[in-house]
Amino acid sequence: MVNKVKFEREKVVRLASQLFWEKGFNATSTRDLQDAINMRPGSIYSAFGSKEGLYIESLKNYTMQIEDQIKSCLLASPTIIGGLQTFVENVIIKDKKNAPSAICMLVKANCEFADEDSGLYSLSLDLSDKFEAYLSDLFAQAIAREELKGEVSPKDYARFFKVQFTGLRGYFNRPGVEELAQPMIDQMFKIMKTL
Amino acid sequence: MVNKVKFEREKVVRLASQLFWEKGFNATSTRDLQDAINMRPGSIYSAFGSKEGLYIESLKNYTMQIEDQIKSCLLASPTIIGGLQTFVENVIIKDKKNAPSAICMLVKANCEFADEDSGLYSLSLDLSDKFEAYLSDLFAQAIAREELKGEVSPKDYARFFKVQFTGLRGYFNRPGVEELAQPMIDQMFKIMKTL
DNA sequence: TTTGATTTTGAGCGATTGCTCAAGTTAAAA
DNA sequence: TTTTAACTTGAGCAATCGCTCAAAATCAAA
Repeated sequence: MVNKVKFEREKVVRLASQLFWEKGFNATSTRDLQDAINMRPGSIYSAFGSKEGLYIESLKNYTMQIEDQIKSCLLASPTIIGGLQTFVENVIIKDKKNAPSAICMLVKANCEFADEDSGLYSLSLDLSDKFEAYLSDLFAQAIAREELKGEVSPKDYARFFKVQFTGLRGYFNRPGVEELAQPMIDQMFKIMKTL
Repeated sequence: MVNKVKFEREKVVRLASQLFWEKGFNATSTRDLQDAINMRPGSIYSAFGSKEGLYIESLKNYTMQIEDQIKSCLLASPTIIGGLQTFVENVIIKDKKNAPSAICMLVKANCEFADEDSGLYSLSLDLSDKFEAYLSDLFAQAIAREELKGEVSPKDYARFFKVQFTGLRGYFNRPGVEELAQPMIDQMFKIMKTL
């Protein structure tokens, strides 16, 4: 090798991810991306192949970041369910002012790519499935630790969690309802424990 | 007046609404619209002013259609809550194969228009507020009829309904989980009655 | 230093975008 | 009829899109 790439791939992907998350795929132009990640077209296309290639890597990176965020909440909490509640509170309340959007980037992707034959649509389903499977594992552990009754399967808990979490994030994607977030999150977890 | 417009405005708006709902605002080109509504640019722009103008009318029309759909479910049901459940079942289960998207067009709009200064973003909030107010009225009636306990306010019920409904529609925007819809809707209404 | 494979740069291409407007068509009023 | 204001048409404009590629810059190895 006689020369190295100068940009830091991980950093660039995170910056692109922020922009794609905020504006969506279609509304983000390659010029917007050039400015955000400080790279010229030639470099972008040699590194990522296409705008779609960069988006794919951005969405995967986003999903990874979410799971990392959950993991760190779990480490800081004595219980699985407590860790998950902290995670939900962080996303919906604490991070709201800094995040590019209140709505999950995976949900935005699933909204935006209507064509079921589109690769980006399938990608959003794949990543969503993996996230659901990860949640299932967590709920299986929570049941094993007797934090939850075992009458409902881990998969059912995971589905319930996703529906609530997605619904809540959608609801709070607007100004002026901030004070409702905590009671509605409390309600969500209270209900979950009665399932 | 020496001549009349030849197209039927309501029919055209419904057709445009279908396309916008499916593909979103940005991914729908004016050429796509021309084909879908069978009008040429000059006519479209003289009738609606801009692509955005047609979208605004389409989104308002969509919201009106939803409320009409609820009203007809209420007429066919002896109870408010029963009518609402039929409505949810119709949207999530029965209409799914014909609808342009499983996800509410209002939610899609709220996802797509990230810029808080955008008129389309405000419009999606306004229409969403009006829908929530309409739901509040229905829940107030349901409480008055003693279908629900009055310990929770109509507004709280409306918020709960919106979060659940949005979350469920997002979850079922994918193939292969159809058989989960009915039990999850049953669960939603069962929980609502215990609030 | 020189070499030369690799990476970066940015002008600019062809395609598509939202939209305009002059010309053609229509039909109620005169 | 003829007139004429309203409506429809579609070629095509300016702007922007995703992307290419020849030239310049870079730096480890020789």
